[in-house]
Amino acid sequence: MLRLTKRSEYGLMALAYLGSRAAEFCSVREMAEDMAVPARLLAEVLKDLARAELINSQRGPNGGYQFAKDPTHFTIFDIVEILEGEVQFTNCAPGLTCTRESSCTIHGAISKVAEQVKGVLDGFTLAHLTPGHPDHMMSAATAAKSLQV
Amino acid sequence: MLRLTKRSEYGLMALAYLGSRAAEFCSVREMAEDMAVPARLLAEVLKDLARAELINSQRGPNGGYQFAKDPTHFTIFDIVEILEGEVQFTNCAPGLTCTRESSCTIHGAISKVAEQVKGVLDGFTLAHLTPGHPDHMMSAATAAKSLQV
DNA sequence: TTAATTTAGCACCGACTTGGTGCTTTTAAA
DNA sequence: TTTAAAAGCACCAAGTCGGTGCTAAATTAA
Ligand code: SF4
Ligand code: SF4
Repeated sequence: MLRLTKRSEYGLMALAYLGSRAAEFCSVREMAEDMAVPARLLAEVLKDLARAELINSQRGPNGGYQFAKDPTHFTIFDIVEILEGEVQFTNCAPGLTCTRESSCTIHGAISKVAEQVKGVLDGFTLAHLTPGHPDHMMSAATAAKSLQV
Repeated sequence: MLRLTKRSEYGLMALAYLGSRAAEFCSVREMAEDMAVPARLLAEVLKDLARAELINSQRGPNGGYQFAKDPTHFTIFDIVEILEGEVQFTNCAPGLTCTRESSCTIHGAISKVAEQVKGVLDGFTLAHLTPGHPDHMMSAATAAKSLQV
């Protein structure tokens, strides 16, 4: 539980993939094959990322997707929001769903938690995911870039 | 998305409630009424917390639930794990579901994120949620208007 | 022009999860 | 014995998630 969706996972993988390929246009078919993920679903995800203008799309033969100018400063938080909708740790945030916010004794702490979780997601950028980039984090043992919370 | 479930939310609220009531046994009906949450569901949650021995249960008239000795050092992470099952930020953790962990370029960063998110949840204890406790975190909105019992 | 390749849009489905309820049994106090 | 309460367990409706089908539009190559 408290799991990232496949959409986010595939999206992050795709962005890392495109980042390491720099300028070229890559088709969904090519990417899906290399990444070993379902092509149709990856396509949906890439459409969303293109709509959000993180990547450029090009139709027709030799078309595909390409990194936009420099999206490496986008954070994991941004990607998750684009692909899963607004990140709401509880139902109290926009005051809509919860009717007992005024008397809730845990609201204070909970919103602190939510804030920090968002902080974590915002502390990682695409640069951290992109192989070849100086900030890339390879498997388990990597210099800990601690967050500031 | 990336939302806490109601089970966790109700569980945390219930624990905060019990914490501020110290020694007494409180029945589900009483708690549900004061907290304005569905009684039957709250009951299910409390059962789980009792099974995990964070709270004591007592059947029969004047029975109910009560804080166990001193669970204030339990963290939000613990509660969420009890009520939602193991917290898995992605599917790679126990090596079961994911078949491409070896070639995954984002695995390093993603597991760092997961680790830090868990760290956040582990950084808050029941003490932070319990009104009256010196470590309690009040929200601006709730300052004076805590539920009276 | 025509055909092929590729993204865009959008609806849809099956499986699982979540929030919530019903009902019966057990425990314990009055 | 009656009554208040938790324990256990099954069940349901609605939503989410992973994934697919299908058609249309754009671009390139012949
Ligand atoms: S944490 Fe409190 S204020 Fe927020 S949704 Fe839950 S009950 Fe409402
Ligand atoms: S992050 Fe990589 S290793 Fe982990 S589940 Fe996703 S693809 Fe597998």
